[in-house]
Amino acid sequence: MPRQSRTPYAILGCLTIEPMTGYDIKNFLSRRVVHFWQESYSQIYPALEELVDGGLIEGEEVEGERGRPKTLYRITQAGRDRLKAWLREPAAPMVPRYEHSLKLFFGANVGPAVCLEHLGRLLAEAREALAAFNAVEVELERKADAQPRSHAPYQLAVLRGGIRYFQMAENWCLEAQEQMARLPEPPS
Amino acid sequence: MPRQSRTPYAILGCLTIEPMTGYDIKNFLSRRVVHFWQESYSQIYPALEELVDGGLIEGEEVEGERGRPKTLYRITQAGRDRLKAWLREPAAPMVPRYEHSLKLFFGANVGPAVCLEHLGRLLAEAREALAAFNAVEVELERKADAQPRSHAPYQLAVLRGGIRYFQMAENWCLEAQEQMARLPEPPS
DNA sequence: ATTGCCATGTAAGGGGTTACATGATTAT
DNA sequence: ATAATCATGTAACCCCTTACATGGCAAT
Repeated sequence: MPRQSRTPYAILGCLTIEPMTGYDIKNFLSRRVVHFWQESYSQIYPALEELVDGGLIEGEEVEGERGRPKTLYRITQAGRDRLKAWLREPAAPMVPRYEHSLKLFFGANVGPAVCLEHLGRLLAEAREALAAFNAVEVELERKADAQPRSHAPYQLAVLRGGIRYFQMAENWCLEAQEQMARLPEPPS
Repeated sequence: MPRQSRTPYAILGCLTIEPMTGYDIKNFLSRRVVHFWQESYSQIYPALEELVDGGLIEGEEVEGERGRPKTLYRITQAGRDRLKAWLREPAAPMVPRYEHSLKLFFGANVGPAVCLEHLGRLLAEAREALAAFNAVEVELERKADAQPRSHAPYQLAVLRGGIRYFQMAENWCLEAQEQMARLPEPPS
């Protein structure tokens, strides 16, 4: 039996924040949660249907801002209970698949110049992520102080993990670049 | 078209270090590379067959230490060329799926006590990993200094990334635990 | 005009996980 | 005896990604 999909739980979680459309859910994950979780429409929409069938969420047809109808989903009590049960379980260990690391690990085959390029790309990504996160942090800190029972302090903790992660990545990239720069090119 | 499997490249990479059996490859990945790459036997053995068919590796029947025969695979020139081409390509961005983070992010639904448990498990994992990595680092540093053209300096760079990662994780866990400890329990 | 955002999906198909299977040897 | 290591696989099946499809509205 393959591992259970966690898409439904990600959706249930989002809907404890506020009612959302499928589009909203994707957007929320992409904007706030990108660095640790992603879903695509082709997972979200079928999952929404199944959650409705299971009575864990309910869909309501509403008018969008531009007259077009859309389906707003909200979580039911049964959905909350199911989510809570899952949240209490230990997280499944994640199977790591860092392609960057794999390529660097075998970098002796292609030499330091290629590795420096990889590190340059990683560095740029880390800095980009940091710029985005730092803006959100201030906002979440305010909310977390004002409403300690809200989602804010939990979101803040995770966001800080992301910030730490990319700070670490930035430092490591710089250090690894220095180290690589001192290595000899292999004979072509 | 789904993403191409990277299992064959992971295997090719291993075989640039030395000839290995399928079992050796799994072992090498589990011992040295666990923190950033994993493969299972059900991926390795079929992939080995395909790589042989493609002329990228060659299998040789040899006597194991205990008389039982085993197949030792070695990479061919064509295999090296293919690997190098892949190593030069930019790494595919990885789709993050940190279940731990997802559970903490929605932690408001279950309260700080549950989150503290999650963080405790994460912390223990990080410390365990660090203990294992620190032992390897010293050994790799020696090798990297002695043989700058070997795999050692590249492996060391990646290993240090792993060490940094788990140090960061350790610090973040402690910080997050402090923060969580100050939060009110939700009404049950 | 054209780009971008809102909004919701379906189809195809490989990738990867879990479970199952086997069996000899060595160490405790 | 029993557990651990060596050694090699197969079967089933879900998960997830990629590609495709549609169309209105707003802004430049």
